Amino acid sequence: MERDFVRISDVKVSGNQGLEVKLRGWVYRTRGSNRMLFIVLRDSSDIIQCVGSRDDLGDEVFETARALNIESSISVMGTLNEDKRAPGGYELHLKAVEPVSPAERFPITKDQSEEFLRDNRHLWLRSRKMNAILKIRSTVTGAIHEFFRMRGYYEFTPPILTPNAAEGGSTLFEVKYYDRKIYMTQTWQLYAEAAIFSLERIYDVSPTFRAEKSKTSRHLSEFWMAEMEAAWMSYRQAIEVAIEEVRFIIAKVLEKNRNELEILEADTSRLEPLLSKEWPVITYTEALRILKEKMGMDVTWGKDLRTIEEEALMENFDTPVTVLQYPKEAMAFYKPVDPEADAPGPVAKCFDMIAPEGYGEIIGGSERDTDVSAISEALEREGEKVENYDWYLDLRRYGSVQHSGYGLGVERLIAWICRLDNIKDAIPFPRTLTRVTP
RNA sequence: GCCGCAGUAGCUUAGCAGGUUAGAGCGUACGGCUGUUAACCGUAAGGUCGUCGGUUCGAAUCCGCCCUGCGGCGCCA
Repeated sequence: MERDFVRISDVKVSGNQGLEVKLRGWVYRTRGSNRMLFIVLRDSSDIIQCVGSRDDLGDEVFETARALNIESSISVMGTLNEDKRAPGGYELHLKAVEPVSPAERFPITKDQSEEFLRDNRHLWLRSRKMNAILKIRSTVTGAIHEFFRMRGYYEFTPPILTPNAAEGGSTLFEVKYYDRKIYMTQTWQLYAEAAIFSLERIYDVSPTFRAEKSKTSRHLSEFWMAEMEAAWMSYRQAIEVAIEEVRFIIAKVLEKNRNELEILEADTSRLEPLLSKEWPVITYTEALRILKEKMGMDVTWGKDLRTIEEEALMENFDTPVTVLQYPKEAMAFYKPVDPEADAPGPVAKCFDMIAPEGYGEIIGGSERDTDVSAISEALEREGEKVENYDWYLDLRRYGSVQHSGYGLGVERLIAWICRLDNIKDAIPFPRTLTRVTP
C-alpha cells in the first residue's frame, strides 16, 4: 500500500493521460463550490491541482474534503488529466480523498510581511519559495564537496569552540565553558593551517559566528563558510581555484535547479553567460584607477574599499570580479607582503571576490605569512598577545611551506544565485543581531 | 557606534493641515455558486491606534521620553 504512492513531479509529464495514481502530501490551496472542489496538493517535489465533484466523491467524502484547511496532510487517489485550465497543465480527477491529519487554521495567508514570514519560518519553510531556495542550497553545498573531492582535497572539520580570536576580538560570541569563557569560531583558518601539514589540501563547509553589529540585508550572525587551505600554493593559484569553484557551483545549479530558479524569478539568463566569460582579476591599484576614470570617485591609496566603492566598481562588470593586492596596512596579521607587486606602497598577497548585482564580497582569501617575526610584529601592532598564538607560530617553526586559502560565504553566494532581496532567506533559520527565533 | 524609516483587527493596510460610531482587503464563522487559478457574491464577529507622559474643549493624528522592529553606514563572507 505504502509503495503505491508516487511523487507529484513524476506524474506531471505527458503520456500519463487517464493513469490512476495515489499521491500524498499537504493541501496547498483550496477553492470550490458546493458541487466542485479544487485542492492544490503539495509534496516535496511539486504541486498539482486535484479536482473533485460531489457526484464522483459522494456527499460524505466531498464535505470532508471541502472542510480541509490549508496544510492538512492527505492522501488522494484519482486519474491524471492534461488540462489547460489547471495550473501547471496537469490535474488529478479525484476518486478518493483521505485526511491523514487535518490542519488547524494555517497562520500564513495571502498578505504577509517579510518579517511575519520570518517569525513563522518553521511553517514558511513549506512555501514554494523556501522549498526552492533550500533545494538550491543543497545543490550548492553538494557541489562544494564534489568540487574539492574531485581535486583530491580532504574534508577537514575544525573546532567550533575556540579559545581565542582570529580576526578582531570585538566580533566574537562568548560562551560559558564550564568555569571559563571561550568563543564561537569565526574562521577555521588557524586550525586549517595546522592541518595542511598533514593533509596538504583541505576544505570544509562549516558554521561561522560573528557578533558584528551589522543590520543589513547581507549580514548574518551565524552563517556558513566554505573554506579551503592548501600547502605549496600561492595566492594567485588560490584565486584560480576560487574562480573555478564558483563557476562549478553555478554550473551545477543550472544543471539541477532550473525549475527552482524559475519559481524564484531568478532569471537563468543572468547566470548562463557567466560560464563562457572570463572573470576579471584586477589589482586594488587598478580598481582605484577604474573608480577614478569611469566613476569619478577619488579613493586615497591605502584605504580599504568600502561598500559604495565596491558597488561603483561592479557597475563596470557583469561577472564576479577578483580584486587582489590590497594595501598591507588595512589587512589582517597573517597576510604577507607581496614584494613583486607593482603598487605605490606595500600590498598583501590577498584577494576578495565581489559578486555582481550588488551582492558584495563572496570570497576573501590570501597567502599566509610564514615569517615568525613578521607575524609577531603584526600581532603586536593589532594589540594581540603573541603568546596566545604560540601554537600557530609553531607551524612556521617545523618545516613551513608556502600556503594559501580562502573562505566563501555560502549564504551570500546563494542569495546572489537565487536573486534574493535578503540574505536571511538563504539560510533556513537566520540568526541576526535581533533575531534568534524560531 | 552612527544615520534614516516604521509600529492602527490574526495578517496586509487606509486614515494623520486635530473634530460624530477608526475604513478596507485577506483570513475566520455562516450562507450561496458546476471549472476554480491565494476565485466570486452576501451576512457576521473581530480594534486598550506600541508604551508612558504632555499640549488641547477634543489626540490614531501635534510634541517629548522610552520600547520594539526594519534598512543603511562603518566592518565583514
